[in-house]
Amino acid sequence: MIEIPKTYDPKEAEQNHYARWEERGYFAPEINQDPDAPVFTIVIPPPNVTGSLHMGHALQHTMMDVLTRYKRMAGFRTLWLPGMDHAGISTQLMVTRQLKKEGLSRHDLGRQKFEERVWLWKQEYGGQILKQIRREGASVDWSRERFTMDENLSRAVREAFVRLYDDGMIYRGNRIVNWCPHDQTVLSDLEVLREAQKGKLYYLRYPFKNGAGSITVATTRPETMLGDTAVAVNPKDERYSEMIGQVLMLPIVNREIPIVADDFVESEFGTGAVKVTPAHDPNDYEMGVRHNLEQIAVIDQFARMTEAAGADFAGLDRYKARELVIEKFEALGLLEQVVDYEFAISKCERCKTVIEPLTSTQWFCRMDKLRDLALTSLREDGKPRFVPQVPYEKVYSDWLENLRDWTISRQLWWGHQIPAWYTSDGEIIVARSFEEAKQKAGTDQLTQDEDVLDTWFSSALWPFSTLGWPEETEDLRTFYPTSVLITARDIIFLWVSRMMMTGLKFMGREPFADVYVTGTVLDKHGQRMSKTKGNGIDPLDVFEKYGVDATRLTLASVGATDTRWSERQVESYRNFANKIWNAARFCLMNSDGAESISQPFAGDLPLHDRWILSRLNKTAREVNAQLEQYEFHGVVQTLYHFFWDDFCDWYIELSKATVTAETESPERGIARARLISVLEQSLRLLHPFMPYLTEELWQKLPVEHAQLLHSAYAGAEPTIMLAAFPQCDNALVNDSAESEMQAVIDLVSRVRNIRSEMNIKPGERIQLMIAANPGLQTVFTASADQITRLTRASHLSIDGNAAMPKASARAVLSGGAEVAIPLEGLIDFAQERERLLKEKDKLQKEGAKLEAQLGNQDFVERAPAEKVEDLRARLTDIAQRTVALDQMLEALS
RNA sequence: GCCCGCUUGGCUCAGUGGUAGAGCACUCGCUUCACACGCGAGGGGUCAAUGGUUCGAAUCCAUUAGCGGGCACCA
Repeated sequence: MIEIPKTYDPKEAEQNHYARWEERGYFAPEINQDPDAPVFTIVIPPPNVTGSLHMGHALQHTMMDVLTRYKRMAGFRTLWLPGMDHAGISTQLMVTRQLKKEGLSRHDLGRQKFEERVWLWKQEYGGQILKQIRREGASVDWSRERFTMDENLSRAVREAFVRLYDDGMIYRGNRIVNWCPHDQTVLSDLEVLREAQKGKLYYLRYPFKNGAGSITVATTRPETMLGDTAVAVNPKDERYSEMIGQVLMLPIVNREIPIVADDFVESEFGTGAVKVTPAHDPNDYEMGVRHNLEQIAVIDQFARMTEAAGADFAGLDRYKARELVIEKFEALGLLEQVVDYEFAISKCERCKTVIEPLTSTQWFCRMDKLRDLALTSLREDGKPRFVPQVPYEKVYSDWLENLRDWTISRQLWWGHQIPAWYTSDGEIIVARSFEEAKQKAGTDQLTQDEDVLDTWFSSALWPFSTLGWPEETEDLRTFYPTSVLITARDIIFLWVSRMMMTGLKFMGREPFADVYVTGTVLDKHGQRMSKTKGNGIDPLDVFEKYGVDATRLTLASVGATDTRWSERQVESYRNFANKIWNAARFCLMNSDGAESISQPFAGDLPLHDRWILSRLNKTAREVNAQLEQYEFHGVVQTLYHFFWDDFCDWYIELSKATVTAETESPERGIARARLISVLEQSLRLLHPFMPYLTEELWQKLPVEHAQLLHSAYAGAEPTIMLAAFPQCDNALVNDSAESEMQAVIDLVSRVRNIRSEMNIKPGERIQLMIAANPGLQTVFTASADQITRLTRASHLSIDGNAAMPKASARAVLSGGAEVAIPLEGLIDFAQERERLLKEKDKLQKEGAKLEAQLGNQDFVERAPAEKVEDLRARLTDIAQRTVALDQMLEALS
């Protein structure tokens, strides 16, 4: 007899296993000895080196680990590759802040020293999240851990850059870009947030040069007028058609600017005339290009006015300049009106500073051809397959269709420095290394571009750079393309689409077959969790309070829909873990004699054994199917109900008498072995979700552990991680056993119901009389001992006729059986009549519904015959039960 | 502005054409030799509204309302 504590303590199991799993190499694909094993690969979405674990990570990691553990147990050569992203801006900010405390700026250190400093920071403070990933139980292969700034990955970045440049897909150019005045770098469109902002719309008058009146423009940013080089109107706007081509005198600066016609202008908005500032507005920039307008930069990289803005403005902050411009317009009598106005403003995703659109020379990636690769792959090969398909496939393809060039340079020091050099006469040399650049240029008088690449440029290569690309490594051949990408929806554009494009471009194949987009864990009010709101729940706290396994079940059942966080939910899964623990406790307490039974289910089996085997195998079938379809929520439900309802509530109870028999016997040993075998298989099914608990218990079971391993892991030190994932054995699926068992369950439930309704004390033994048709008689007779035990009967009779005593509580079962519990002296006839009438009423309502449906000619003719038959059978059953109830009622009167 | 999703018992959520489900909460009864993080028995929903398709709709279609999200160059 094996004794374990009454309550499951997750902490002990959590401490016991992870280090051992890792040390023994169970996470690495090399553990698989089968050369023909199918391959399953996931690359982790690399968390930022500055990051720490939040609920979103825990959610994704749980799902990735579930799939990885499942596939590993199913015999796949499995790789889940971990790593981190160098997170250019965040990390640089972090280190800059640290330097500031020492009274230093990065410029004090210089670029090289600064970079060294960042690496030191990474060593000391970075990668907290890696420890936390271990805590989650994630079975990632640490031997293949990668970092986007690793030399190999940096080489991949340079290679990709050079190839794209050579193909004309990367270029350097002067264009309008999003500039963050705080972070002092350019940003891509995706790193900019659009926020609604309450502000004002200013109506400004621009007089004609010839003094004949003025034209009024409306703007939210009056300070940019200092850089205006035109006013635009819609060519079809009759109000202005005669003014096109005329010249205005720009107030304050006294510059002559033309009125141009452009389709971009919406006649209905404002006055229908737009001031054009090509240097500071993306649309104006486009118009400027169309009309060959001068770009006058009046705002600098610190969001201050430049010399070009004029002596009164130079050096002023952009908002101060706005006030001054308005003052001057007012003084000139040119401010027509100011109205309240709500509009969208761009902010830096990271520091929330208002973005300043500036023209600047940057590196860009042309997206047209890459986009076509991705769209063709989706349309012709259906890759990637989005789960759920709606809405993500459309979101993804719509975005691709409207894709604009990607600004890839950043004015940072932390990141992959752009592999471009300039000769003294300004020629651009793009090369994989300085050596190669010198060769190409024929001189060593070269200066490398100061800028680094967008962090997402290296992330875009992640599925193959981590496997060794551009080298044709064994890993790359084996593990690319990966099987599935699990991610949150907010990086479908930033990351997923870009991986698709680079994967197709460089590898000629999609980087992943499927993309599973998880739901979001919201706070209890339905709000997104965020640091600024302070409404986040720390997964580590939840692990601490309820255990990792319970948390994982909670997160897995979130699936693909947004779900409000509910601690109650975790609590219920904690209870489930405890239930498993105690079921195992019972099995272990009654395990003597079981270990010698090698084939517990050989030979003829009693009903409850045939039943549980059928249930177990159907569950295995269901679980496998649901995992293949990423139906995480469904799998959790399937496992929960199989284990709790079928195994605990019924199988253990049905086995109890035999299993707990005081004297040793072959029957007892076999029953014990059967119980343990079902438990053991259940633990294997549960393992991907609850790795710690299942390993802890599995190791304790008196079974031949080594024989339970999947053949691909033969010879490994036994662990449930490498045990074969149960598959459905169709020979053990047994529908008649299930329906027979169901009859027993219904019988027991009805008797318990009567006991409860008639207020029969739990300890009180009853007499139980059953009248049934021959088929059910056989079933009940075979299970008589169990029925007696579960209904707490002292005496049980089963026969074919219904000579029941009048003073009894009675019930009619479906399928042709009646029960009676004689209650001489205890029964209140009126009350019993009431009870039976209620029952009859229920049956009649159901019967009426069926009759109505069957009375509908259209239904009978058009519905499938099977369905019609089914309804008829149910109606017949109801009719028979009604007759039986009538007889009982008659007997009572 | 455009696109999309959600609306199911008190709460959090499953279910996607054929008899409305779970967990928690609630009511009643239980120290029944695995488990009170438990056991047994119950109550509770016209599946947002309206219209349509269908023999049959919570499920498909349309419209409306409320909530949420994404995209967007009306200055």
